[in-house]
Amino acid sequence: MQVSGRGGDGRSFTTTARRAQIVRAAIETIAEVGFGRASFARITERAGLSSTRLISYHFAGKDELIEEVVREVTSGIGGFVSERMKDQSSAAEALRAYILATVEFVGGHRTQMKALLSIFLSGGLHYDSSADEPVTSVIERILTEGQSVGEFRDFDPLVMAVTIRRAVEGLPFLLESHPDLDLRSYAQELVTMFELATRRERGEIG
Amino acid sequence: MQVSGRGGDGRSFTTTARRAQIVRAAIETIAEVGFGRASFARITERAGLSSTRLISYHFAGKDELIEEVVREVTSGIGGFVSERMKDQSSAAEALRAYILATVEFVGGHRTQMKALLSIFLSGGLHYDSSADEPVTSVIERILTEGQSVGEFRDFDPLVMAVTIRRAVEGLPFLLESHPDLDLRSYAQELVTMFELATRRERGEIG
Amino acid sequence: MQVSGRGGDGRSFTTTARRAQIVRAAIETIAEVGFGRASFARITERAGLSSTRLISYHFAGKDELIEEVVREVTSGIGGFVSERMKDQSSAAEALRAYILATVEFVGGHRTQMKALLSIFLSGGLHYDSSADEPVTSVIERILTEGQSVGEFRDFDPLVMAVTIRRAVEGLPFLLESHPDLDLRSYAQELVTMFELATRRERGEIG
Amino acid sequence: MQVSGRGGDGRSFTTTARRAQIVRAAIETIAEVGFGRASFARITERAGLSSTRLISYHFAGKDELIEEVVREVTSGIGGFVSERMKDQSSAAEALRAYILATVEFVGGHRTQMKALLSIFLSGGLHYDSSADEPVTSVIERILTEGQSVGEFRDFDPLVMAVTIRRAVEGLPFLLESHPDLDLRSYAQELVTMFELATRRERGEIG
DNA sequence: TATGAATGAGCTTTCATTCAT
DNA sequence: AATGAATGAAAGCTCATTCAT
Repeated sequence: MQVSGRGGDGRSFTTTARRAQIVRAAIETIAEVGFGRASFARITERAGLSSTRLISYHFAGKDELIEEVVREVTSGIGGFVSERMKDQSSAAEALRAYILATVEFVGGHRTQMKALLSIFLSGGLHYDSSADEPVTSVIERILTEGQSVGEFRDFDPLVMAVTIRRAVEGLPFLLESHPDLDLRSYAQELVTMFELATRRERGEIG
Repeated sequence: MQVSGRGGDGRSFTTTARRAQIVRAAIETIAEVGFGRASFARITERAGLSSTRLISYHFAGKDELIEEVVREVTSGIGGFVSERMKDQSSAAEALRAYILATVEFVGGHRTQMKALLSIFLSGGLHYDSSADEPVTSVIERILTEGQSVGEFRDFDPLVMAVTIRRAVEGLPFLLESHPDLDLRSYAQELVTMFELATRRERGEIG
Repeated sequence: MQVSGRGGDGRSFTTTARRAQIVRAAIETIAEVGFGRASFARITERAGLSSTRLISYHFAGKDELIEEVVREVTSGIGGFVSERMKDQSSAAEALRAYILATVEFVGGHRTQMKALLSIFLSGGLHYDSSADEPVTSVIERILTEGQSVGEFRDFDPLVMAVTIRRAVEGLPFLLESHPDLDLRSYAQELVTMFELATRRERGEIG
Repeated sequence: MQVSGRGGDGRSFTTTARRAQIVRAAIETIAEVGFGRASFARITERAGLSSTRLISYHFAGKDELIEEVVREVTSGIGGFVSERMKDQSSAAEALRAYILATVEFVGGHRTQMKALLSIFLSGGLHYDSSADEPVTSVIERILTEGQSVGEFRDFDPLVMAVTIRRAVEGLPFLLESHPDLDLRSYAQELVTMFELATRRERGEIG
């Protein structure tokens, strides 16, 4: 029997904590200086580690670290948003919940979101879309369903989904140039905007 | 007296051509491998130059080269779009013209747009917003004007402008995952979407 | 009193087995990737150990591990060959037995021999000749004796011994480029070759 | 027109000289500490360069440097030996010339030969045999020809060729343990040895 | 106008080893 | 007997830039 405890992934608590610490420092560093300048040295410095060697010890390579960063952030937002979307009684309400939840999360996790965007847009992850598509797909599914039950007008779900996603995820950059932006009203603006853009028009034949 | 001629900026034609060649190669390189991996070496290789020395010779540093890239792309799109927007008789038509023109330009200059986005979102340019804001401001001005003359409903012009801009400029990445996307219908989708999102609602008091 | 048993060297059976396992993995690794690339990490991987720490635990350092590898291989071949050489009634027969036995052993232990050669020729062992000379000396002694009793012609025993040894030990590399080589006929070729090269010539005065 | 002169390979004289200097230092370093420990740092130190960067500048990578080292040494010995072998009137004389010439060259270029052997036996070169085989082939061809004209007895040319080659090329290591070895007599021993081993036996039917 | 040559700083990764259970 | 965690040093390589024509 082992002295130190293990989690379900076979990692010791110490290792898990260390990895989390490094991932956290990596996220902050990437958000601050950009993916391209986020070296092991800078991450080490921010995390207060003894040497970059510690990162190499806990992660197979830079790729694994970055993947972990992406996983951390996406799972965070994914869990939060999907929790808010369940139990919605209509597509319109689901869409509204999606927008409100995402803006809330993004607003509360600006650093994480900046890091995520920096990684994707720097080509830091071998963009296989496998990590990107699922999110868009969720919105697409709502939109398609809303159309089939007559809630939404006839539009291209892909285009609408991508537009919504962009509006919501670009928030960290907007906050950069407008730090005083009121998140609540920002979210409400988006909700209204996309309700108008998606709803079946009056007089339209469902 | 110099043998070779000079342009208005005091540069010889040879120098101007060389700079243009390098800028072009830089754009292609950034679009392909991302800003973070677009080193002088890779740009040199693509441009077929003898050594990276030539870049250092013609540009004060990497910053100047990147600024030139940004200037090149933004002036291109700016000229094209503003040409299409003048002589529009209403804010709604101006917005429509903006969207159609931008999508058309972006669709025809995917490489340039990808490069531009990669630069901005990698923090490659010391984001002073000075190069970013103007574009958004143009849209904002149209939106504000549309509101003041009663064409548009009451929304936050900044939020709307940013959303429009994102929808339109993210196109190169969407094309990456959906190469068969029909640009014409994509533009039309956006036009409809934002017409619905901006127009004064029936029964609303102007 | 200890629960686990001890061998004559004061090591427990478990330790002995572990050391043997590590030595085996080291031999295979060296043979495959060459001495220069045979790191603790690679040996660990091949042995299926939990970490490189286990090697450090069982061996004082890399040097001790390599010495053990050399000892393992040389004692193996030494025992096999000397067993075959005893009870030979003449120097010529002893030489013949040496060649046949060595080729047989080398052919059956290609991995071990490749590892051994890689170590020696990479300067992996602080070449004090102490491990090298004995083998050559055995051959030299046979040759000298053969000369003194008139079986062999007059040649330099050192040169002949070195040549024989090289012919026989380079076999693993030859097998690499000629995997179909027939070992029996290879050995016979060498036997004939060195019989002709060593025997007293007809008409020569003994 | 260029100011600095060029050789036929398109390299400037300065570059050619630098590359040669680095190759020379690499050879010496490898011979002294072994391929596995011959780092850029050590080569730099021996060559008296300002930094390891200079090696990276002149060679695409370590592989290219090593290839150059191998090329340098093999072309040296190849040219010397083939010069000595031409105009030999019989296979026996050609073989004799080969042995004498090779021993002479090896004896006079011990450092180079040690380096070469260390590289090959460390697996430093992706052993495609393409650099190895040609040399052996030359000997094989002589042997085969000697057999076909009845000079040599019936043996396996491959086995004989490999044995000869090993005897001759292992010399640097023998010199290590026996620095006083007389090269002339060493060469003569080999010549005699392989004459006896190859010649058609008296009474044998040609 | 262009170039060859050189360079210091920084990068990620691998090395054998050690500390503390 | 074994292990988890950590580590300093060194590795090869790439970066933008500079010196000197």
